[in-house]
Formats: sequence, structure tokens, C-alpha cells
Amino acid sequence: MDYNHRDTEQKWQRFWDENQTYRVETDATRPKYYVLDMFPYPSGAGLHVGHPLGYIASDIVSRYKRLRGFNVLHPMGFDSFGLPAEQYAIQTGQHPATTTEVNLTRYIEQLKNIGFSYDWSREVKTSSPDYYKWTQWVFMELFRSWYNRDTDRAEPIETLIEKFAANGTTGVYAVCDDDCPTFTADDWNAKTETEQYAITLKYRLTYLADAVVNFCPALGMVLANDEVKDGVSERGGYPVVQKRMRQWMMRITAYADRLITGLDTIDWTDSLKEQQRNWIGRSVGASVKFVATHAEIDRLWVSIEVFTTRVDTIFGVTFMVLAPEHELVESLTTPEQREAVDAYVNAAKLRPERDRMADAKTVSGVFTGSYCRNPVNNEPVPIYLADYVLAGYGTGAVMAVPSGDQRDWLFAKHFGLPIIPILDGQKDIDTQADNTKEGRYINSGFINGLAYKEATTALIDFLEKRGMGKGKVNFRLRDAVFSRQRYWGEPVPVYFRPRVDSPNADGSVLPYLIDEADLPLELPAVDKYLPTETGEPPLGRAEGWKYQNQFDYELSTMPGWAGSSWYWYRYMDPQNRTEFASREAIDYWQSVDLYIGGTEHATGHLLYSRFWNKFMKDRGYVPHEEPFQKLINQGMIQGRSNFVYRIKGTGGEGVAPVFVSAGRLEGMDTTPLHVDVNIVENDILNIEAFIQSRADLVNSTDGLPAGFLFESNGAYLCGVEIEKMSKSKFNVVNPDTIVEKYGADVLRLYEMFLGPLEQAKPWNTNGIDGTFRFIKKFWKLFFNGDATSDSDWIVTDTAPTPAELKILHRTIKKTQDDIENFSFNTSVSSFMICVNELAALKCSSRAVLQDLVLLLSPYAPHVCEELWAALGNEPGSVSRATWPVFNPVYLVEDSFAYPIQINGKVRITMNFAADRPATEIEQVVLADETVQKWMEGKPPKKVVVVPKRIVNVVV
RNA sequence: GCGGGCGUGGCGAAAUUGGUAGACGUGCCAGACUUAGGAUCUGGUGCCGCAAGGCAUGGGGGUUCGAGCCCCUCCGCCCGUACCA
Repeated sequence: MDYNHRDTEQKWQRFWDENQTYRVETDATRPKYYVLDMFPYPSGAGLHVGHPLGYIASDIVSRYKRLRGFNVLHPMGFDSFGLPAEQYAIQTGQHPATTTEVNLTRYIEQLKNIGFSYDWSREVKTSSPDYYKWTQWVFMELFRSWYNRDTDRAEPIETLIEKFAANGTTGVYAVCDDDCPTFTADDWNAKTETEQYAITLKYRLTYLADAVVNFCPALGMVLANDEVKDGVSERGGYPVVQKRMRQWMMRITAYADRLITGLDTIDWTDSLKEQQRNWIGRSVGASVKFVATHAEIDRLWVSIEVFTTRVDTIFGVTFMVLAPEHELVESLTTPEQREAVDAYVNAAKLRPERDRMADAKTVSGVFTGSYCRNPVNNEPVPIYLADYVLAGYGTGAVMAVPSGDQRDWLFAKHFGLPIIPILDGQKDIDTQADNTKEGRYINSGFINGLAYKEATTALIDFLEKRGMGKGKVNFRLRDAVFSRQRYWGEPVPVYFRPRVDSPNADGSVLPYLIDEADLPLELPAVDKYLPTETGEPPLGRAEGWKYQNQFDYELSTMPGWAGSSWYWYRYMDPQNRTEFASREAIDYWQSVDLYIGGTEHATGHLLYSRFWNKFMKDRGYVPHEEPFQKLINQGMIQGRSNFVYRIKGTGGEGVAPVFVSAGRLEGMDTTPLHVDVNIVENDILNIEAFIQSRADLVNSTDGLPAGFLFESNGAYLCGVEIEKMSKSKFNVVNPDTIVEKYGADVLRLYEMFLGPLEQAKPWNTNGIDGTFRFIKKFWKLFFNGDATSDSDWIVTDTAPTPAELKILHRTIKKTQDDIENFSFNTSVSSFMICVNELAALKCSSRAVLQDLVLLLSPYAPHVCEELWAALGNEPGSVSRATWPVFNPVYLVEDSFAYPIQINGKVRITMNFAADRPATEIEQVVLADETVQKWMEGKPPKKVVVVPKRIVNVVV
């Protein structure tokens, strides 16, 4: 019987489906393990071979953990709100839910084709009202909470109100808006309920604020910073302009410190943790006030606050730089400088941010005409504007120390400003800045002679005493904009009520949460998916959409990351109608043990998820501070494009196109053209398929057929380039075609065999035959393929030989080590060696082969299920079996030793294989005659070793 | 610029983390069985050399009995980030 991957795989996929083999329930008698994939956005293009890479790895771990006795939660779902479906809706008028459903069906089909052990009964999709009801509920909980810095956690807003009623703002240490008033308990209690409510709005974790946002006129919507790439929208690539708009915001900054410290408790790669640390950007320094004086009036005027991480260099300050957008620019500019400043500010505004940032080499700036005084020595400091200072970071103002900072140095050189050395450890400051902290201070007033640490302390002390500055921790992280002016997202469960019941009623409106009983607030139908004529978001088109038939709803929807910031909890209890997940389910599944996904979510999804999780922990809904205990980033699979080369000038009217093989390009003037990788094998072009599929290329415009210049062996060799996988580059490989030709098991093995999981690599189908052959060889350990006999089943009940046991146990050890270490590629190699060796030994022992089936089953589940049943086990039960026990006894003889001659002396180095830890590697000196015989090729029969010395050598 | 990573045969890659470099796979060469081979099996395959031998992990230097791995330096590539004060 030959192996037929199509029949076998379909049979078992159907079996798993019908028997719900991978359905999982809470089971307090067994340890749990939660393996999660980053759920995909179901795009219209379907899956390509890059998508399943991480899913295969997580599936292997899931299947392995099941065999090790864990109750494994391994779900899949869809992040199904998103812009592409909406844009398609705008073009076609088709409801995004419809297209999403079509794409989603295709995704599920493709995923099932690869044989993943997902519990599909737990599928979630973020665009389903049953799901987004709870996304809206989390929003409400955030709205109903404030951040108490004293307890360092989020608390219900009621605890804040109690404090206000008891002591006013005294003793309240909260994260809030900048313009929070202070008041006494009497003040508070004298206010109307509406006034009190209005005040609490400044403290809630989700709040309305006027924010300068990235507005994209083409999309008619606002984008988050991390959705804007190079100054254009990430999706679509449209220009983005700065615009002030009223937006819902999330106070993620309240969690900045905890988001950093939490990184120490989780098992993520250092590079990813570093990315998040940098994004949050905690820097310890000082804020210092420089009092500005007007050049003409020469009197104390206004104070400019700067943030610096190097307050120790303050005596080296020779100028100050403000961002062109700084609020004081207008008032600091003297009449003489007015024209130059206006020109500079306008140029900076017009210049797209991307240009401003990209151009780091050109020094530009302008003098305002004003000065301020250095608070430590009262020296006048000229105030400049320059666009290398960002309005959004710190205070938008920098004290410039050209001796210690290269940008400041360049600026000083350009404008002829003084450069004062302030440390005796600095060198060459005539040619460049030196940011060293080594040495003793010079030219630095009262800190002369001190070292960095004492100087910093002394300075902060000095400034604090005079009220001119203080030690401060600054973050780069900013509160997240939470509103989107688009249709295909979760409606924000808020309505607006005009202020009428307060003495100060001015007709303005306040936001209120809708009644929780009214959740989910479902997306209303609209006639078009575009903004309204008055510039309202698409939801403004919904007719008669009023809360309680009278109040306006919030018209913006939530961003894409809302639904994905808590979804791992929904998988725990996806059908629950009364809670986002039951307490019982959460207590059992706790948090995600292993999360696999791409590194591109480092500062988006992975940060927001940690934020929401911490919030939910604070409010007692979840047990863990961190949602994802271990995170593995799979590398991106790139496309491998193939090219043909057409000689320039051929292929037009009356000239037959001529294609030159890649090996003969020398001296030819050719145009490279993408050719479909699916008609290229080992970079050799299938000429017939090419001629058939690309009539547009292989004939001249008037029909003359193409000529080809081949290699000397008669083949047409294509050129190769690594590019992103995309339709337009003809380099997309669909997993379905691989599954059809080789089978899902081969696809799974091959994707793992390609290289380390974390490494980015181009997809290359060359070599997949190797894994295909492996599966066939594996099969032949069970069936000899002799069609003439009644049964070609060759497994026997013979006892395994020592050699067979050695091979088996070496493979058990290797496989479990590899899976625990996510080193799947070497595991596949060891399977190949194992099968080759067992075949060479003509191993037919049931005991060995049955264990081998279990070892391979996480990688190649279909063929293993088939063989498992053939071995007489209950059909479909391979996932309920028990992982073979590794016994090191069978490997002892693997130790080896070899003599090396060093400086006339001979040493014997001993290594021990898998059964001994590496720390026992020996280096010992033997008797000369023993060594002599060894060198002559007569090794000792037996060497008995204990750590660090040889006990006995038998020759 | 800064941060992180990488550099090993024609190609994808191994190397028990300082101990026989190139496992395994592909590709290529030769052979077997074949009417046939894009099937299967066997052998060979880092480079130079007829051989003995020599040279090899981007270049150079260092530590070490011993370096692909550690240190210094230079070169090249990739990813992230955008002047973060």
C-alpha cells in the first residue's frame, strides 16, 4: 500500500471535525496549558504560505503538550474589523459584514486544510455583536475608573467621588487632565450633580480631549501615530495632515511605569522588550525653569520649562531651542526678528513631518531676539527655534549644551555660538561634542571639581530650593487616541446630553454611558460608508439612530486594536451571555502560556493588550498582571521572485521578443520581468507553461512568437530576488497548492525545516521533495509497498534490538528538547536520520515504531493518525496518547573521546552525549602508553569516568 | 545618527553554547534498476592538490592547550526607530 496523502488527510480532517477531537473543557484534574496564535485579519487575498508558519509551530507545541498530559487550550479566531473591508464597501456598497464573512469562510477552509488542532467551537470574531458587546463593556469600565497613584492602580470612580466629598482634592493623587481644578470638600458638595460629573470626566481612564491628530483627508479619518508610516497612512498610503479634533483618549500613560517593570516578569525576547521600553521611553532627569527676559524691556517676563537628562551640564548651556510650534514663540519674538521667525515657523508647518525628520544633516533655526536667564548663574541665554526640537516630547524646549550634545554642537557651530567645556574628561570638543560623564566639572560654578553623581544631586537640590526646577521622570509614551471616524468598528457606547440642570448651563453637552442593559450597541445600517456631507463620521448617516429616541450617540467607532486587546479571555468562555468570561473559566485558564506572532505588533497590539490586562487586573476581573507569559516571534516569510530577461527593443511591433537565460546576461541590455514562481522549478523556467500563461509577453505586439537564449544545458534559468510576497510580483505561493501536491504533513514539516522559527526567510519550494521523501520512507517502515501480497503490513511484535532502542531514545530526547526550545528545524532533521537508520536496520518492532509515531504526530498529525490506527489503536486517539518516556540508559555508549597533541603533550578530551549534562565535559591526562596505543588507533575498551578525573582505563 | 540582529559549501542550514566545522535536506557528479525518468536505490561532493598534504566559518588582530562561538577593530547586509534633549 502506497501512501496517499489526499485520501488520508481528508479522512482524518473529517474525522477530527465530526468527532470534535480537539474540543477542550475546563478540567481541574489536569494541568492547563494555553497556546495562542495572534489571530489574523481575514483579508480578501486569503492565506499565503507565510501565514501558517507560526500556526504550525504553536500547533506542534499544543499537540506535544497534550501528549505530555496537559489540558491544552488552543483556539483560533478573527480580528474582523478593519479598513480593507470598509474600503471595499465604499467601492461596492456591499456591507463589510458580508465581505468579511466570505473572507473568513475561506480562511477557515484553508486553516482546516493544514490540520491544525484548534477547538473551533471557541472561534471568536471581533465584529460579532456577541463579542463586541464585551469590548464596549471594557470601554465602559475604563470610563467608570480613575487611576489612584497612592495605591498605584485603577479604582472605581466612586472612590474618587468619596474622597472629593470628604476632603476635596486634598490628598488625592490621581492621573488626570492638565487643567484639573483644586477644591475643598465644601466646594465639591456645593456643586450640582452635573458639575460634579463634569469634573470627574477629567479623571476617568477614557476621556474626551482636543488632540492634534493625524487626519487623513483621503480616508476621511483619524489615524493613530503607529498607524502612520513615513507621514502617510499605513493602509493606502495617503497623505496625513495635523488637525485638532475632539477625540476619545485612553490614559495608557497612567500605566507607563508598570508597563516597563512588568517586562521583567515575562519571558519575551530581549529585543522585543527593548522595543517596548524605548516606545514608553522612560527617562530620568530634571525639569528646569529658565526665566525669559524680553530683549528690549529687559525685565523678568515668563518662564520656559525644559526637561533634561543631563542637568549636570547646565553650566555649559549657551543657548536654548524651542520647537517652532511652542506656545511661547509668538510672545518671545522681537519685532526685528518677527519676519524671520514667521518665515521659519511657516516653513516648518508646511514641511511635512516626514521631511523634517528625514533631514538630520541640515542645520536650520532662527533667533527669536529674546533671552532667558540660566537659573544657576543668571547668565543670559539666547532663545532660538529649530525643528530638531519636537513639540510633542518633554516640554518642547531644550537647554542646549554644545560641548556635550552633537546636535547642539552642530547648531552652535552653524550660528557661531560659544561652546563651553564643562568636564575635564571631555576631549576634542573643537571638532565634535563629547557626551561623557567621566571626569570633574570645570567652568561650572559651585559644582566645579565634583563628579557626575554628586553634581547632579547638588544641582537638583539647588534648583528645588529656589523653586526653579526638580527631579523628574519623563515618558515618551503618550495617551492613545481611541476614536476612529469610520464605520467598520465597534460603536462607542456613549451618548451626549445637553447641560440643562446646572446654574452654568450653557447648552454644551456632556458624554454619558448608555445603560449597560442596552449592550451591545449594534452598528446601525447606513446608506453609504463615507463621512457625511457635514464631515461627520459614517455613523452620522444612520437614520433615526438616537439613544432613547432623543440623545445623539457618539458617532466615531473604536480603533482596530480595541477588539484584540482582550480577546484571549473570550476564548476561555466564548458563548457566555452574561460575562466576558466566567470567573470559573478565567480561574482555570489564567493567562496565555505561549503566544506566537509577528514582531510588527511590538508597540501596538502587544502594548495595548498589556495595558488593558493590567486595568482588568486592577479591577479584579482577571488574576494576572501580564497576559502573555511567553512570547515567540516568528520570522516573516518573504517572497522569492523569479525573473525572465527580455532584450531591450524586442517584443514590440514587428520584433519578436527575445528572452535571455540568467547565466548569459553578460553584455546584454535587458529588462527584467516578473514571472509566476509557480511555473518555475529550481529556478528553471517551464517554457511551455510560460508561453501558455503569458501570451502578453511571449509574443510581439503583432503576434511574432518569442525566442529564447538558453544555458548550455538547454534550460532557461530565471533570476531571483527576495521581495515581499504579493500578487503584483507573481511570487505568492498558496498553501492549498502545496497541500494538494505534497500534503499538509509535508507542508508542516517543510515550513519547520526551512530554518529557525524566529528568523526571517524567503519562501523557496526547492527542497520540499526531501520532506516528501521522508514521509514516504516513514510510511515504508510500516508498509513495504508490495502490491502482489494480500497485506504488505510489515510491523511485527519482535523485541527491539539495542541498536533500535538507542536510535529511538536519542530521537525522543532530541524531539522533546527541540520542542521545549522551539528549535523545530533540527527536530525534523533528527526524524530523517532516525527513519533512515531504522530502515537500514530493517526495524519492524511494534514497540519502536509505535513510539516513533507519537514523536512525529505533533509535526505530521494526519499520517501519524493513520498509522496509529493501523497499529491497532483506537482510531483518532493519537492526541490522547502518552508521550514516550526517555530512558538515558540506551544512550550511555554514545560518549566518545579523542586524543589531541598539544605542545608535545597529549591530552584526551572526553565528551558525553545527551545523557550527561555539558558541565561534565572532561579534560584529562592519561598514561603515555595508553595514549600512544590510542593514537595508533587502538582506543581503550572502556573508560570509566567521574567528573573531573579518570578512575580507570582498560586497554 | 541611535538601538537590535546577522555574516559558515552552489543553496536552506547544523555545530551538544569554548572541544572532531559543514549534521540533515537540496542541488550537482557517478553508478544500479528501467522503453523511459521530475520514480526508487547505492556511492561521491567545502576549496587547492595526482598524492602526501595544505587552506577554510566576511577582513585583520587578541585571549586560550584549543575560537564559527569570547574580546578589540574594520567591512558588508538586514530589521526597528526617527533629531527623545
